[in-house]
Amino acid sequence: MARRADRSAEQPRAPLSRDRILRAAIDLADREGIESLSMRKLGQELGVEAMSLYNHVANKDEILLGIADIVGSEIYLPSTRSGWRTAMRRRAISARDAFSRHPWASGLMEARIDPPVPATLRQHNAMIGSLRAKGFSIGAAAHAFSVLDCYIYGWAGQEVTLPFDTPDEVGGLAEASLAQLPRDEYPHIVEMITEHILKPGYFYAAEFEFGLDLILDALEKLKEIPRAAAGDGGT
Amino acid sequence: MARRADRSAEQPRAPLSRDRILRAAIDLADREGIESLSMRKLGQELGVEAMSLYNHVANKDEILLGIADIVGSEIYLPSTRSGWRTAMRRRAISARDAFSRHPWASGLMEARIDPPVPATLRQHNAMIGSLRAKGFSIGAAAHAFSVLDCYIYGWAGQEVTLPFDTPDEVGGLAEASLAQLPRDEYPHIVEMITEHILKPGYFYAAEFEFGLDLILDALEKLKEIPRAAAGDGGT
DNA sequence: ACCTGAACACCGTTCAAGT
DNA sequence: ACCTGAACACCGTTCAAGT
Repeated sequence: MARRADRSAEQPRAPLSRDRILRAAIDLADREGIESLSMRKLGQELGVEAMSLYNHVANKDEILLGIADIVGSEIYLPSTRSGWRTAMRRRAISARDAFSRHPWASGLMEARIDPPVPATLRQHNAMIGSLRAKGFSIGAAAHAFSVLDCYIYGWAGQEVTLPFDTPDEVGGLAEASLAQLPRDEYPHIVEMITEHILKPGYFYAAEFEFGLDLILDALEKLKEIPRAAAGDGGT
Repeated sequence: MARRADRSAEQPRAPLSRDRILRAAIDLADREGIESLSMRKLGQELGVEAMSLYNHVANKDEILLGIADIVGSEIYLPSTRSGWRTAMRRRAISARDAFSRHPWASGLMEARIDPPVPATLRQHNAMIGSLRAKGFSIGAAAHAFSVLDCYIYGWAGQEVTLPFDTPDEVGGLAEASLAQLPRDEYPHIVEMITEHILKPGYFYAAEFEFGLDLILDALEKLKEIPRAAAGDGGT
């Protein structure tokens, strides 16, 4: 049906489908932010009235859950074939990357539990599986799981507010906020920006892996601690 | 003016003010969630039309910034009079408590930078000040700051989704999600719930302090590392 | 089977009008 | 100086009507 050259973006040929709706929703959220993702705008994006969407999707919530699941599925799933440390490290960096491509996704994934996001369940299951297979007690695995996910989601939350990709942009934002800051009220923030963040050797992106390795080092020791001492609930 | 006994909740006597509006907004957000905080409902809460609010506040954004700042001011401000570790620990636990009283606040505080929340600036300034005063290099202070805040905000983000106060409620939620879970698809999650979370000795609340102490232990060593090795940017 | 127009109950915000 | 009604441009969602 009409695979002509003059087909413009406003005239979608493919029939509407759940899948096309979710892809368009991700595009829209990436481009204009999650708060701009409305049923009406999404319909417009697909060359259709908002009400047509309800033929393929129960409601907006199903769309949010769907796009959270798609992004969640982009994250590396920890495997028992590698050591726990490399598995945890790869997953953490993969998650950081996914949330950096889709800054709205971390909020959606962590907030949603009533129907939980399937990708999140797979992630959690694989994490615990990897840790258990490599000798972590059940309590130590719970600790490791909790610390790592708080760190990863916490980072993703901060990064939403820092929308830059290159070191240059970090410097630009730092200079801008420095200019607005009441300098005598926050002397230590001023020092941090001028004496550290604006220095040539600083890379914001490296901060994530530094903290990650710091936590992984600490978990290394946790693994060797016997059940009770790791706070398993055995008194 | 009419300080009578029959004064009902629907008839506020005190004149409208920025302060009264912010207090009412916090109450409403605590009671019904931040997504229910609308200008119209807030006006209703104060016995006034929504449009009256604009006489005391520029727009809804100023309200969000205002209530984020009030909650942020409830958090213990790190002092240089105690050691860095106790200062960081007290602040972290105080922040956890504040975000647990006001689950909507962490999202507001971490998301807002265009006008930054003053309380957040004070917190960051005091954190860096405490670390610097106790011998952390500027780079080590940046690392410590980043890891701690990611962990704290990450925890707060997870806790939004887990609205319970007592160990009993944790168990209840765990049982409920276990019942809904496709058990053979997520065997390790099932094990975690049945063999750990539902066991008598488990306390969810203790998990936060465990991860916090694990990070603080790691930071202890970071302090002793010389400039370059701590990733300060000096090659 | 899929799409749509009109409608409903909500939003934030502006502005002229009231006191 | 403060409050309000009406209005505007938006939301998500339902439902009867169209093809």
